[in-house]
Amino acid sequence: MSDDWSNRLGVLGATIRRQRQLAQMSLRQLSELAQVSNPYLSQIERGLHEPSVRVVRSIAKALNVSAEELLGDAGMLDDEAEAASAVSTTEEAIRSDSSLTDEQKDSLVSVYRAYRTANHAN
Amino acid sequence: MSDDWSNRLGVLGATIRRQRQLAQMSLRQLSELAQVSNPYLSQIERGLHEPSVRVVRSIAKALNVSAEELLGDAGMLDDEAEAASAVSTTEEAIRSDSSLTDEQKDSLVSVYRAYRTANHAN
DNA sequence: ACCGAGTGCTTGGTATGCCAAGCGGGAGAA
DNA sequence: TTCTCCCGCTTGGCATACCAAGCACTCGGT
Repeated sequence: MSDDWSNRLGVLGATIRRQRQLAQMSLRQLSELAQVSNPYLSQIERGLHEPSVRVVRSIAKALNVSAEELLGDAGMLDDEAEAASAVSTTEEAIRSDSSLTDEQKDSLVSVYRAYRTANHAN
Repeated sequence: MSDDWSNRLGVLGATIRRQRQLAQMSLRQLSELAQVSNPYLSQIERGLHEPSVRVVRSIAKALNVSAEELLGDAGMLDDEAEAASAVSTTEEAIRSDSSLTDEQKDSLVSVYRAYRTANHAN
């Protein structure tokens, strides 16, 4: 059985190919737009290579979707169950808050996590 | 100015290192937990290599954060200068976080506001 | 018929991700 | 002091990401 990761690679590739066809683009057109060689794009779409984040990002941009969507669809960002969505949501809000310094962010997040684990423990 | 991408690599590495130290882990401990060799983790933290998404994911898991957060922090997911507005987004996130008690929410928000006014007064 | 232009895929090479082994230094114990 | 253990970092090599060039096919046009 194909290991879990190959599956996700396949899904990622299929997603990209679907999006490309949805945008009525040829493989070569997209490859040029995304500044990726067409052979490599072909291999990515067939799931036989794992593209780097930079490449995924570039492809996503060319397809007018977010890299987060591509990777998320393929289940490459969130992990199984665990790690409730609430965690990243509020932590991310803190981290992307431009009105705080890095140290303050650390502090807030640290306290936040302490609360959570304390709650989870009782 | 150094290539835009190297910057993000640096941020990613710094973020990982910060999170690791926040979790009071040595580089070797994290490397074993994340199933990544310690030399490579070292290089990643110093921003001189771009890790694959599989590795980022693995590290994220070991740090109890989402891969989305790590990549997002480094600006590797979103493209346009999202700016995020963030103004009261953080408070909203805290208040709607089901994993916190009301008292904890009050406490966090209170600290958060203190930080903001302190910064604004500089 | 032959063509030219488009499609996706294969092939070889170079660059980079990633690891096992080893290095030098700092801190505590005998 | 030396011994031992842990720290982070460097090195050399194998595995994989990525590209330039070329292959095989289809479809309209002449």
